[in-house]
Amino acid sequence: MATIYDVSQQAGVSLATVSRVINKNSNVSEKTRQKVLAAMAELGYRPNTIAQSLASNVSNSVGVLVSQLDGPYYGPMMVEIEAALRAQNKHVIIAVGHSDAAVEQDSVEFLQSRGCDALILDVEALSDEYLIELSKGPLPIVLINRYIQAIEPHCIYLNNELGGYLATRHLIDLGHQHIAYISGPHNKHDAMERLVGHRRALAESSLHFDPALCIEGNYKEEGGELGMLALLSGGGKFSAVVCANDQMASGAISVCLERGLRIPADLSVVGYDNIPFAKYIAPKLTTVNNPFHEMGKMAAFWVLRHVYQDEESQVANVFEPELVVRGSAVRA
Amino acid sequence: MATIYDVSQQAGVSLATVSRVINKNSNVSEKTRQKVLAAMAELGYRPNTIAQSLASNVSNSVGVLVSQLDGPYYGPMMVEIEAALRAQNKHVIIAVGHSDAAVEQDSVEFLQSRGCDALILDVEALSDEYLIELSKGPLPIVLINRYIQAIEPHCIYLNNELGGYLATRHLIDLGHQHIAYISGPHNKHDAMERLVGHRRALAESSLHFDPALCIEGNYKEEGGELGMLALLSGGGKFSAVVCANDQMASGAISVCLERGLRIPADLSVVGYDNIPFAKYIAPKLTTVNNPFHEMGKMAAFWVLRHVYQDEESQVANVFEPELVVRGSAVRA
DNA sequence: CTGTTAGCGCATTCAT
DNA sequence: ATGAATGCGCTAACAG
Repeated sequence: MATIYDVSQQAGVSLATVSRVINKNSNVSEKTRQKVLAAMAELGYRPNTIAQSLASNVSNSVGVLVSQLDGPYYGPMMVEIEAALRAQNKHVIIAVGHSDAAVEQDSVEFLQSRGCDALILDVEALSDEYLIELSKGPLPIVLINRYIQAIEPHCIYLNNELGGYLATRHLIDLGHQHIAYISGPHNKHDAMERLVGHRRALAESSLHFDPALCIEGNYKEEGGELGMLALLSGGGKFSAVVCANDQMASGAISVCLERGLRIPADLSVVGYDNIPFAKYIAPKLTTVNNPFHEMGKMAAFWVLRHVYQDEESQVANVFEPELVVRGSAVRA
Repeated sequence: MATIYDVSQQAGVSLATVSRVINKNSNVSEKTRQKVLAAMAELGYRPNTIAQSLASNVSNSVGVLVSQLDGPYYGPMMVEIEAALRAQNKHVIIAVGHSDAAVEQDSVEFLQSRGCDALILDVEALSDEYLIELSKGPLPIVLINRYIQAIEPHCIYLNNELGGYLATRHLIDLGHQHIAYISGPHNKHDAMERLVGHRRALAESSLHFDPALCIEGNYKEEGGELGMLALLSGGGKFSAVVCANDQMASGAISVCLERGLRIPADLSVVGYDNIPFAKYIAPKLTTVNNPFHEMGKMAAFWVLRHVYQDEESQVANVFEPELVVRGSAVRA
């Protein structure tokens, strides 16, 4: 591979001049610029980005740490992140945290050691304190899907509480009085926020919150199955259930169907997230839209703006969920 | 960030010695090794991988180019790739090709310029010739989900033909005589291979292949919907349909349900891929298992073995699909 | 506008 | 077993 030195020899100029034409910025006479360009073309020169990084202390790569890569959420998010960053010639280095504090922290350090210029984090296990501390360090970070008041400008998040409210509110508007709830894991922030919204909707209509009708799930299909099973065998009376995400809703619906319960005739179901598959579940799922791709794009924009000084990139921090009415919930 | 120099000062040894303990190989007395280790811990030292790369001419990063990041396939694949590589301290740089030849080629060069030690490619639009040529270059590549005879050892792929055969064969075994087929895009290799398998099963049982019952889809839900609509309005008679992937099967089922067709009572459906959601579709989908995660892991192993000389990593190139019988196909 | 020089943090000879 | 010296390819002052 030809180096900058080879090019300088070929063009009969100095090392620095070649570097200048590579990095556009500085002033080089058009004539020597052409000489250098010609030499580069002739030698098939390609800058060694590793060397560039070491010398300039800018790696042009941003680390993205997500809790998982499979599942319906992170794909769309990553697509937007990759596209936005790639458009500005930035590399995306990924790491998976598996919602485990130790792994998440190791991932942060792993990414750090790679000399990332910034970190986009979608982490669940890392504590607020750790993240606040990290944000004070030299490496810029932006959090997706998490709200920490102390570092609010670094957060790109969804108003989960409102989403939870909207889901339950929709059911109440349809005349349901006894509404069950299958929540996400209690140790996940978004899960708790959604639940708070559910309770607010209930309270607002003077409906009693019955702990027996609130089951903790795991955000996966199995969690929805188990939750529905528990609800069904619990003996509590309910005409509708809101699931804290669509995957659990799908699991819940599948056990209902197996047991001969008709959806929505016998039981109304509302999901959360509006994953692509939601409209291919039978019945099509009424749910709350979660704009993950938008949030991914915003995280990338945040980095572009704050780290790479791209003034073009406008950043929005909070996203509002919206109800998506389809066929899984009907009038009581 | 502490450097190797800081550590050497702290430990009272030389730069070179610290480098030696980092790279395990060389002989260092256990005593000084401990001193160095202690100093590293105390300073929270992390090697600067950029500098390591420049000095050693090994970037410890692997480029992964996939056609898409959303959808049900690439997530599980990436998870395995990331896990296997990460376990050996290799970084994963991702790029998305969007099944577009120009984008795919640009991505390859993008990854190349970042100094990746190897490339894992899941590409559909790039020509065989280009890939064969690329494989002759200095940068090792491994292909996932594609078979090119000339560079077979570089390919990690599924026996798609067999999968197509198994799906149709299952239906034939159930007594179906008129079997429709919704294929993937004709320009995708795996789509055509699956179709070949379908026709082989038909031929083997002396069943006629009716072009009117074979619709080209796009591998997405909409493709399944459109395909089924075409089939239904085509007037052709069929008691079963195999869809070239589960997403299309889900779309196809959804239009059937809307039109009052019962699955599987009125129509048997078989999918392909066994995506996680397949068992939450109602009825649970009978399908052909596609071990994407295994293939991802193998691609990573290939790189570990051939690029990083990790003899531990055993590589398998071909994977065999298996029929997964659930509830969407029954006796004719 | 262009050339000289000194590192960036580390691996790797070559000595000792 | 350990240290000193050199260079990976490039950027970034600093001169001129």
